Amino acid sequence: MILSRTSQYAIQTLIYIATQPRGEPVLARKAAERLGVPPAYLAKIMQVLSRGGILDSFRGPSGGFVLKAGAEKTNLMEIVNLIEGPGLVGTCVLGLKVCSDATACPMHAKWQPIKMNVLKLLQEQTLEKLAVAVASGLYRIADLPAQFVSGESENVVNVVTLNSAS
Amino acid sequence: MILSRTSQYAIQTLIYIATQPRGEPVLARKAAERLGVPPAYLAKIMQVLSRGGILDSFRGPSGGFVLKAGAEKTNLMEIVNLIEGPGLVGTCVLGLKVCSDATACPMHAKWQPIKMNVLKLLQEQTLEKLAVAVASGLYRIADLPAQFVSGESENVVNVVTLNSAS
DNA sequence: TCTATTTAGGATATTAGTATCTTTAAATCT
DNA sequence: AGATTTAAAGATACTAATATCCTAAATAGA
Repeated sequence: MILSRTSQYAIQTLIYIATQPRGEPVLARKAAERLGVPPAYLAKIMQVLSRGGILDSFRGPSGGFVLKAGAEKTNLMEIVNLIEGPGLVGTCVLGLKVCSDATACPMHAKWQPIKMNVLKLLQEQTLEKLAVAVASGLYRIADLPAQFVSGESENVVNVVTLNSAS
Repeated sequence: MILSRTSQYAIQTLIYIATQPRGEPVLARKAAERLGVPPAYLAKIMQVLSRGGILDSFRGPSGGFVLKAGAEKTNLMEIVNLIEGPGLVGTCVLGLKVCSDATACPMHAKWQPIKMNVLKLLQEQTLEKLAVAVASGLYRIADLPAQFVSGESENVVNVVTLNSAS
């Protein structure tokens, strides 16, 4: 609920792509299958990520999506801003149109530090870091682990690529 | 965005009612006017708060809504749970259906403490505390301060009631 | 050049959240 | 009893988020 479903899909997908070998475009269809999210919807989201400069896309056979050069350094805040616009950190907890240090809602003072922590966390988590965590096998980005997604048994995560990227 | 608009309206309204003298029922219409929120919608929300045991309601002339006995101790988490159901603290940031210490998304470990802080804050903020803060004049629960809402000049906040409640 | 594959883009459908309206029931006052 | 005031309840409308579908454009390979 803090992140929209669309943001969640976007983040999951980008982490997934970041765990895949560079130079081998990822198909929207494959990503959707791996993550268990609606394929047509994910395709739309990936379009946005391309237009937003995080992904590169290629059409036709052997096409698909790859991380744009340098995009491993993208942090989660940037992704959320691209998908949802600002607002996560910009708006008042209680919904006031104006709520600043000068004139505030009664939650303002205590909410501020929490908001800052959220911001900091989202900013320090990059695709690179998260992809390494997932590739280690200790964490997952989908409810089903890779082995149980049909047709994924061959596709083993390329940890080498990840390590060389950090 | 962390709280739904409905939750925000509910909280604003409850704080407003908590700043009003006990025993003088607050009209849905008046609360909506004071807070600048849609009257018909707010009426529905107040119905939920009544059914949820936070407000008492009375029909007919001199009717309206009052805080149920003891409801000044209600905290924001209880209100949000009533309006939105759990989920705020119950769900994974990245949207995984299962994400626990045992099997987690890559954000889990770092998100956990922030979630706890949010939970703690919402739990320690009671209507009573927030009403006192608002009654002090240092904080507001609506974009327009009370003096500028038409027909509100007579209705002065009853700070005595608040103090005796704490 | 033809066909197959894949993303791009636009149109449409579905669902949940937000909001309004109308009717009914309860209470008060005359 | 009748009129007025207020919340309760149900129906309906609007909007944004989520999701699907279809056609077009690009690319690769035969």
